[in-house]
Amino acid sequence: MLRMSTLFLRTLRDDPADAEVPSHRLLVRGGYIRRAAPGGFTWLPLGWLVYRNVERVIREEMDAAGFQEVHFPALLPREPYEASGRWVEYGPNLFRLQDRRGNDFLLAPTHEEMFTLLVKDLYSSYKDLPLSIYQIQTKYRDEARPRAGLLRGREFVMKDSYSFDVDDEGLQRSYDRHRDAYVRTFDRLGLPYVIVAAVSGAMGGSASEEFLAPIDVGEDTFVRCTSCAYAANVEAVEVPVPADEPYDDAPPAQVADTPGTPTIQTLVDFLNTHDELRRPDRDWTAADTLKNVVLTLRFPDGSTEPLAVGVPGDRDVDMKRLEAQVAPAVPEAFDEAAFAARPELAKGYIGPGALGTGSTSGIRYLVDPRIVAGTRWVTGADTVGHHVVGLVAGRDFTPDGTIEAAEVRDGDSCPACGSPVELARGIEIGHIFQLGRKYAEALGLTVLDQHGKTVTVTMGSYGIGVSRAVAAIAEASHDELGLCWPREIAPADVHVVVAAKGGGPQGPAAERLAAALEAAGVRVLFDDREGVSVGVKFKDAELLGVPTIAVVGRGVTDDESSSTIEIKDRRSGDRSDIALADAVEHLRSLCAP
RNA sequence: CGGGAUGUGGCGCAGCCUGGUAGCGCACCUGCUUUGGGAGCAGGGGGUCGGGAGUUCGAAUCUCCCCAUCCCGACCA
Repeated sequence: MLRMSTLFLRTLRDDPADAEVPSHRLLVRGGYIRRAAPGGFTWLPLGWLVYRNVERVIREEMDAAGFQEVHFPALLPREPYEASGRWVEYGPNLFRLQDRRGNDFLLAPTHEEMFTLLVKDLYSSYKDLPLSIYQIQTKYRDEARPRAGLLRGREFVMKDSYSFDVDDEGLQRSYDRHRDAYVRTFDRLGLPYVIVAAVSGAMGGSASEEFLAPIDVGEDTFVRCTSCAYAANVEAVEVPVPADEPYDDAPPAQVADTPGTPTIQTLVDFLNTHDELRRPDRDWTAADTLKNVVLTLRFPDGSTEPLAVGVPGDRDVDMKRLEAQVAPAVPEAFDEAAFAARPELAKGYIGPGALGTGSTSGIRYLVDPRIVAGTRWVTGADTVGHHVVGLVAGRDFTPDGTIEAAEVRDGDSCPACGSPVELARGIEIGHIFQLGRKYAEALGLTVLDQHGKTVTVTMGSYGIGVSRAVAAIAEASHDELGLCWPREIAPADVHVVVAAKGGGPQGPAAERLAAALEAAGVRVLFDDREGVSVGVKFKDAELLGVPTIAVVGRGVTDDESSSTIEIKDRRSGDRSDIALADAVEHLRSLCAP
């Protein structure tokens, strides 16, 4: 039994100044966590109870699916990550350190390499597969900007699983089993989620889906179709490619004097206010223009390469989408010095003429997939103050390829069915993907198949953010008064509050009730504090968020048989009085329906 | 990485502009009163003001550097 009189807990009346998002605010105010380091938190008794409940649910579901738990060190030597290429690829987000002899170590951000090597160490036959193993482990990432409390820390706990199969069909089966296990896990955790198509990011790999809790403070943007089941992280959205357009009758492109039009808006205004440039049928819009963005790609080894991206002028380049496309390289702005070094690029007037591997600049030029052959554009003429009108893709210029980097907007067409999509934000709580043979190849994980032939194992990788899930649940389950934990992960089932002055019958009655509940298997948080006003107790109960609150107060008299207590459902706020004599059975049934 | 804001007892803040040796609310301790919605009165303990250097007779306050936290941004051709 948790007694408030002795519990290591201090609730705060005021919000901590550095906490923005509700989960961070309420977890600190409620005495669940304390900040201990930038991006690192201490779990206090109540928080640790919640954390362990989340961990328990995850572990139970992993075990039920037949996956086996192992545990690696978090401190690892450089060599395996060197072999996989990630010592370099992971870049500055990797915590690196040295031992006293100067050997390089790292604090693991994920454990693909170690799992791969462990299986290589022990297994060598197809008969040993399939295999899925997992761990629940503290991970370290030197985030540039830790934020939002538990949602993005530099030290966090992740459950990561890996599957090992001889062939693609096996991998698909392992992937599906994990997907099912994740559905059950998040259902039990009481977390709302959307499963979206995703890109696999720095880990490499192919088929990939994310579990996103649809909450506005989340860092991921995803789209979902308003009529079909399509849902995808914006990074993974593929725009529907229109059919080529005929252009035999298209007039030749013409260079026009467009002084003072370095931006799309100034260009469109100029075109619509000069008679010789006006369209006969309608006004020009930003969508008629082709915007060319030049940037620098910085590769993990430090080398750089310029890249030009062409998008319809009414859309911005979405850096998140671009980053996902060019990973592990990182896009950077093309700064003044870079422009100065390339006089062939007229800032504000860059057109396809100066771009492409075959052009004077030699800069690789990738365009939005909507820019198909036959589409006509107004775009830069590569001279300050000049644009080209009627430039036809496929006739006047041919890009080096396409890239998914244009922003996605509410109302864009669904790639699956064509209906409008809507944008929403979410917290990534799980990510499953088919790694394939990247790590097995790099680290030499092979087995002999039934013909005695050596085959490279194919892998899947599956993660759940355990500490983040605690915050995500807090985000999904709170109100203006405080937290409202789902019962499965709450620190207790019933919060018994004594609401009476000392010396009355309420104290002893509450003591007996709490003990009886405990004996019946109900987890009790007992507010037995004396000298604390009921107002404080009620506020604390609401802040702490135990699902059921039992108030032992004025309904209790010296005649226990006619005494009543008040039961309040934290989430709905519904209250009801029940006979004290029936309380244990009533509350027990609430907890184990 | 860039920009902005902030950094003063456990928490939230004032003081800084106009230098003179630190204050308020909450929390904490003692006593009395109070007890169905963050109680009242009285008395108390706790900080040298993120760190360093400098200016000055004197620095929380002015100057410089560093660190940290939070927010915003990272390209618009």
